[in-house]
Amino acid sequence: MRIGELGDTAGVALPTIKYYLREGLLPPGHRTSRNQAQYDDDHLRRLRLIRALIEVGGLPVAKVHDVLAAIDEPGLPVHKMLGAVSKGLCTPAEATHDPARTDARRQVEELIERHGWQVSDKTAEIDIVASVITRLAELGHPGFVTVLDAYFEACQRIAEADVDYVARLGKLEDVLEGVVLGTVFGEAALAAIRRLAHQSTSAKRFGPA
Amino acid sequence: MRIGELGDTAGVALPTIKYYLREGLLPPGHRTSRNQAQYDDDHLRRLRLIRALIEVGGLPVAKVHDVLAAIDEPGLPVHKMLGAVSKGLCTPAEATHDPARTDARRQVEELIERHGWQVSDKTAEIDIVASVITRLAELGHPGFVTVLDAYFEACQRIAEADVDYVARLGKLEDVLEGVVLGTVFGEAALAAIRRLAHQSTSAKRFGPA
DNA sequence: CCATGTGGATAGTGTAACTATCTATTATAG
DNA sequence: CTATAATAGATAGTTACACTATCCACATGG
Repeated sequence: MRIGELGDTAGVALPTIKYYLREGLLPPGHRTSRNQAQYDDDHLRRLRLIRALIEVGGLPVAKVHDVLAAIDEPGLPVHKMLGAVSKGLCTPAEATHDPARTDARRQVEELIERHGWQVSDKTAEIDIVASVITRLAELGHPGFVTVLDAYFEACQRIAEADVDYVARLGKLEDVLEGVVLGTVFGEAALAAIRRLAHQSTSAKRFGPA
Repeated sequence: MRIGELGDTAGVALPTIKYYLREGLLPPGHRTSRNQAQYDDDHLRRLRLIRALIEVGGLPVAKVHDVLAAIDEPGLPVHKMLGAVSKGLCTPAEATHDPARTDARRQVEELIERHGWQVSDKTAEIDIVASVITRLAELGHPGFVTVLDAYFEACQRIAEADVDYVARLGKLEDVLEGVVLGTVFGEAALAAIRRLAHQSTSAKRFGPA
């Protein structure tokens, strides 16, 4: 198909597609002449993925680029790819050396150990959780850490379901895409479901007034 | 304290504070003369809250405004406030009437019912989950819904821990702030912990190579 | 008293994500 | 075979957002 049809099918404005091509999010079409190119179903699929990451996942274009690059890296083992995707999705917590943060980091590491998780100790996510703890302490909520135990427990189940799902996909390239989609869409879904659970739990606890 | 000290203490540039005052995120100080005002610990606390919502929660200023307005609403019962905060935090899914979406909505409602949750059926979060399902189906992942069961299960525990935490705070205004912080910071922490769990689970499952 | 700090108004900056326009082609419907 | 529409690529413009800077008249405090 030609670029116009691609845009119509995916519901994306033509100049936007050109923009994605310029930014390298979308691979160029197969040229048939100086000003003509053909786009196939892979382009359509990729374009839908891009839009989904931006609209549902709220990712900036630059991060979409990183994530797609990780998917496209040939011969990357799945767990490396997972790391690359995570890194692409992560907004690293601001680096700081204040003692409160160091302490918070240790608390997170202890939670990881207590749950028997195998996690590289230079994972950026540890710092994210640590910065959440620190910020909450600054705001007068030092007790929030106790809640995190439940989060770890819950995430254990969630991660197993997630990994089960992508493992079942079988074909490597589907698995790679599955990891990205599972990470990003799963996060969006999880946040929404958690809020539904809040609504329900507080409704039940504080009476049907 | 004066505005300069407020900025220094909170680590926020003075023009930024003026900007937040203009936008109504921060209430004005207590005027002592035409061009002087005093700021107290409440202002400092509020300013830290604003920065936290923006930096950790990634909220746009406009949403911070909505959320703060919900906190400040006097005499609002907690569950109403929770709804207002959720609405403030929510990026509503694009409205659409395609049949796939209607079907996805029904799937979500079935999940809600199966878990016995009490949720208003016009909650925006239902549409968010539905749009995630639809998007994933479009991208060739119609099976992802099966994973959501685990998400619901997990969120049940999480929400109980969350509600326990804020209920323990006791004082109303602390509870209100706790709801905001728990929602926003909890979401950030949860996403990070989930990714840690992914790392661990896939490391264990796919061998210590 | 006078350098420094302030409130309020207005204007400017930088980035991100498009969106529009232009030119030289090429495809294609009539 | 021609007139219309579509296309690739380059460049420039737009919009929204979150600050950031400058100005002024006035106030504070060493």
